[in-house]
Amino acid sequence: MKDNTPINGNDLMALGYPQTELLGIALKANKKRTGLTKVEMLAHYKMVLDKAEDYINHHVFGKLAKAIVEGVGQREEEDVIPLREHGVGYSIYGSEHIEEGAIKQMQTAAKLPVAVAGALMPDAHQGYGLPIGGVLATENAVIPYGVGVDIGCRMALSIFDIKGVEFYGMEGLLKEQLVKHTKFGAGHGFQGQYKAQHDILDRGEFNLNPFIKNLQDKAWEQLGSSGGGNHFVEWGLMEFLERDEVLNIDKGTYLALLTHSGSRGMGATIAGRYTQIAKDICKLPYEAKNLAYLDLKSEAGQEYWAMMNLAGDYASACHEVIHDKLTKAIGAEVLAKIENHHNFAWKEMYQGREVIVHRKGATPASKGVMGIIPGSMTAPGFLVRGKGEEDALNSASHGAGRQMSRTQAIKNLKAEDIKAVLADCGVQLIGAGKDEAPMAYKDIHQVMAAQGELVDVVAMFTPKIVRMADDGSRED
DNA sequence: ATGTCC
Repeated sequence: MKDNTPINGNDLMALGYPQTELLGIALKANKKRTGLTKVEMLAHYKMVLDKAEDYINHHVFGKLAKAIVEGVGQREEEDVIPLREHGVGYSIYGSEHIEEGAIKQMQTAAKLPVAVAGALMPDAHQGYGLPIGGVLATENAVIPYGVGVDIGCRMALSIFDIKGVEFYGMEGLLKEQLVKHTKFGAGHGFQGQYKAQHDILDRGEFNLNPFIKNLQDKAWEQLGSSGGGNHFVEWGLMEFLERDEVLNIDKGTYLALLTHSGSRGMGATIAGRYTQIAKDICKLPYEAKNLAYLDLKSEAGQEYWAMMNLAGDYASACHEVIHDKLTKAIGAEVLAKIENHHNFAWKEMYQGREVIVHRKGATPASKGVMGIIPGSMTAPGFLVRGKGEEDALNSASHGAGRQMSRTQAIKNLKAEDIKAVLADCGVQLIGAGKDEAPMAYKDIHQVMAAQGELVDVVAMFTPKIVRMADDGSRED
């Protein structure tokens, strides 16, 4: 009988494997396991630890054995920057909605020697380094994975001078133009005459070094594209229950365009390079290694800061291109435009001193600052105004947050059930995988209720025509 | 999130 009983980190630690990167290498050996039971595997693991030399050429354990012989994961104590015994304080909003893994990651982040304060938003879930929905203020240090892989991932909303009732006569045009002017999928961009122009491509930061210079062409190609995963471009109806003086918009329902995407391949490449540089310089204990940080005064820190800002502005430019194309295509006037990053780091004041506030999947919500918190492809999104809650480091959630992991959703959800929900909500969907189904997300109303102290709702957005990247299995 | 491990 084939025994597929999984082996996890705890099993290996019980055998004496240290909680260092050696544990990760050891777990990889389990992926090559063929026809061996868990008991047999564990017996091998024990012997590899005791006599690694004998396993150097083994087809399953060779890599692990080599790592042990080379002393990987037995780093000299003095190389490692210790975490503080007691972390700085952090507030949690809607803890009943938050998975334990995210809270553990926040606890680790709070123990960083550079940590000043933190906060966890109600849509938080486990990420790489800092949890998604995590906010962390640090002193003179930037954590590339505290910003995230998709630097400058953001929302942009255009509200048009078109009344909601007119939407139903425009559906054909809206859908056609949405398909015509947007581009989705990993690696995808525009070619030839379809490439967009924007001042961002002339920015001096592209001349900082050869690394960033090499990303300029890709940035041009992908300018105005949306990428994959949970990114979208959608038409919907924006409902103001009362007149908003600041926006100068009367009570009523308006056609609106909402977009969610980031800095595409360019930002991901910057994030990857600078987190690696940070890890080489800033060696932290195993559980904190993805929180490696750069001193802002160091050369690498200044390079990252400049490139992060460039990637943020590039992400903004991508939204601008999409909104400009579609606004022109439908010949509408824009009454108001609102936008915000939700994966970024800012220099802000906290209790009288300057700190670096990392928001990784969190909406800036300083007093009076507007932001957009999307729901799902069928659930409403909200235009909000920050209340400036210092305990939340002036932040709010960046969405509903997942209720099902991507794999769970793909495995358990049925295409006809998703279709039924879309039909019920009157939403037309172009693209998207099952992992983006409405049921894969938490109830946005509960998430909003959990952050009533952080933001006021200004208006509500109801999605009507949604485009996302095609399902991975259907991708060309 | 990203052409999914340089």
